[in-house]
Amino acid sequence: MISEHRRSRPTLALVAKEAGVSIGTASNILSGKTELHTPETVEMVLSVARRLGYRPNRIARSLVARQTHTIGVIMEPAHTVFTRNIYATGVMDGLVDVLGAQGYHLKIISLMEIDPRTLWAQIDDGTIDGAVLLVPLIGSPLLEWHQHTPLPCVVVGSVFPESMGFYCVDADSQQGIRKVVEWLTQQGHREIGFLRGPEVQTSALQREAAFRETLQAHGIAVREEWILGNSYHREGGYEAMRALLQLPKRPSAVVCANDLIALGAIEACREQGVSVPHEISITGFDDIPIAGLVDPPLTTIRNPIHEIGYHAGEALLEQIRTGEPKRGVRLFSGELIVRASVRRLKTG
Amino acid sequence: MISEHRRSRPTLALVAKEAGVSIGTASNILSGKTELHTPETVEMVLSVARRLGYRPNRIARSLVARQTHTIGVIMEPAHTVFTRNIYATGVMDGLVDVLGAQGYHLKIISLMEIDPRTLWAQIDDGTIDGAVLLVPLIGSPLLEWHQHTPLPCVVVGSVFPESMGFYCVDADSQQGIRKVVEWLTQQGHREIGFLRGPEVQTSALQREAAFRETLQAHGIAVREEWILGNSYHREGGYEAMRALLQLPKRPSAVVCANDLIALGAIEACREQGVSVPHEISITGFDDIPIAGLVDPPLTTIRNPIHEIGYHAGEALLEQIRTGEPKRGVRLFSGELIVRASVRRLKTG
DNA sequence: ATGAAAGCGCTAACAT
DNA sequence: ATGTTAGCGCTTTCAT
Repeated sequence: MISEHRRSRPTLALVAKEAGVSIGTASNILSGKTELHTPETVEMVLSVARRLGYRPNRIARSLVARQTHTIGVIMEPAHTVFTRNIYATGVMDGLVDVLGAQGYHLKIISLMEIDPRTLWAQIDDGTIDGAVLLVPLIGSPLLEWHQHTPLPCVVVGSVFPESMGFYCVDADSQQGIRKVVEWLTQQGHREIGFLRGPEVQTSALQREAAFRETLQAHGIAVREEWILGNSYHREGGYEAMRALLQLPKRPSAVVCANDLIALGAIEACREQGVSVPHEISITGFDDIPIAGLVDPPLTTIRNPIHEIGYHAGEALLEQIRTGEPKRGVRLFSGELIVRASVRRLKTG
Repeated sequence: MISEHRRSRPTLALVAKEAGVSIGTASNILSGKTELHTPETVEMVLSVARRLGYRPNRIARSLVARQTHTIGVIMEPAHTVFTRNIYATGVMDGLVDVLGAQGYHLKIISLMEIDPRTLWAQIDDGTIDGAVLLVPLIGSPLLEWHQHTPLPCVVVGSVFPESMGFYCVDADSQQGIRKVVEWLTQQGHREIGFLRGPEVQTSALQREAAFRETLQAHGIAVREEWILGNSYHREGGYEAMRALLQLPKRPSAVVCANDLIALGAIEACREQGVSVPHEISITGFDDIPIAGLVDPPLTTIRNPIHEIGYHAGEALLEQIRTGEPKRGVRLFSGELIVRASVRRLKTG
């Protein structure tokens, strides 16, 4: 016997030998090209493979095929935490749904530190066929993607100018904020403040811009001192609201760039003895699971996050299949969820 | 020129050629074994690699090294949904933290349908060095792991008898339930019901068993009609509580197998006009983010989920490194979080 | 219908 | 110190 049976998994060569056929024949049959061979050979090879518990080595297959059937999900250091990132988990769900159905797997590439020297070697190392950039931040080295790797990619949760060459999928911040603001005006509010998200997130910038535009479109003056905050977290909302409440003149309603901010804002109000929505109305954005359960339940925008992830996955697969890069923006509109955190003002 | 410059990524051979050294030399230098060569050669190779934008192909490397630096996270079909699975996301966070720091990546293997014929080929295909079985269910084909693959693995979120050969990491259900029940008895409760989780989850079984044991240990009779339910979801808790409230004689307190059940139970009470905790006390388990925000805030057990994931990752890496399979059980105890959903009964 | 052989990009053992 | 070579397990021509 020339090669000793090692304790390792059976290889194609072993199966071929045991079945008394060549490696090429075994390969064909085991990868489904059974029509090339006689039924007897097919049956023979298949049964030997079964008996030996043969499982094809995808690594070897990938080396020659130059594709891995794996998609990378790239997260910036700040986003690493799934637990606190409902957006990320929702998108992941959508991705798993499409990609899983198509035989693709997900690889989580969570950048611990973003060192431009090793970054691209980490990402484009031959182990993924494409990537989803999960909420890349403004100024991130990830945005130099196309200069460093030809790998197909899709941006989710951030929206960049088309000139950067990405295909971006996200919730429609502008439309969402417009819906919220218009609802407030319909409820008689004309003194409206805004609690911002972090300036490194495109969505935060877009939400603020949409807020300003909508006010102006309705002939309402934007009061700069009522626009504050710079975080998507609860603590940020809390701090911003505290600052707002110090002001000599308060708005009658406050639009928050997301639900967590709104939660923090409500907390600040409670602490200061300011009743929501009696003395001040508050709105959120995202409709996270808690939104309907807090006191008062939050009026907010519900975004189709799962659908966003699903569509991003489809778009990525399309690029991988066709080899054609795709660019542009695809926005998904959300739905206004009216709850009790906004009070109807008596007009006149 | 013999081989044409293809538009593909530079390979080691190209770098070697351009640098005027052999492929072996280039390999050594680019994988850090610089001490084997003269500083000039090293510098030469490194600079060529940089100029060409060379990135090593991990697939090729993995083929020869037989290791991929990737860990599979295996989820049963039912668990696929991250959004609804706070446990899973928490564990993932812990895993990402350890594994990322050690240069390992995570591959999500979300079993769409669990077909025993293709299952092992899907999992043990050479693309992962080990696996985390995320809350495998009782009766799952995954439990035949050791008969089908030699891959190191760790079970998280379920606890199986040691005879099955797994290393299991989870929250200590028994201790947690005991703490809750003892807290209730300290508050004067002696008529206590239990809302169960699904019977396919080991944790659900263990929580129920712990409930029964603790009651008995305190000389309290277990009333079977007060033990009902079979789901970890809110709807399950709602239904079970509705059924419980129909009973002619109600307990003064109800222990729920997790927080979602408790939330559903509170909802059912509210609907039936039964005040919590005034007429009936309710406890949860897990301390999910909403737990402290609902009305009334939930008395519950907070488990160190992140730590569980972290430890599971460490244990897996250890097995991969040493090659020694590990078995046994590692339980992490939770902390009783006292909030307002339990009322102190007047004794006597 | 089947077999032989080249090679995917890399590492490691062995020569020189 | 550097070069040469034999694989890793598979797919894919190209002969036969």
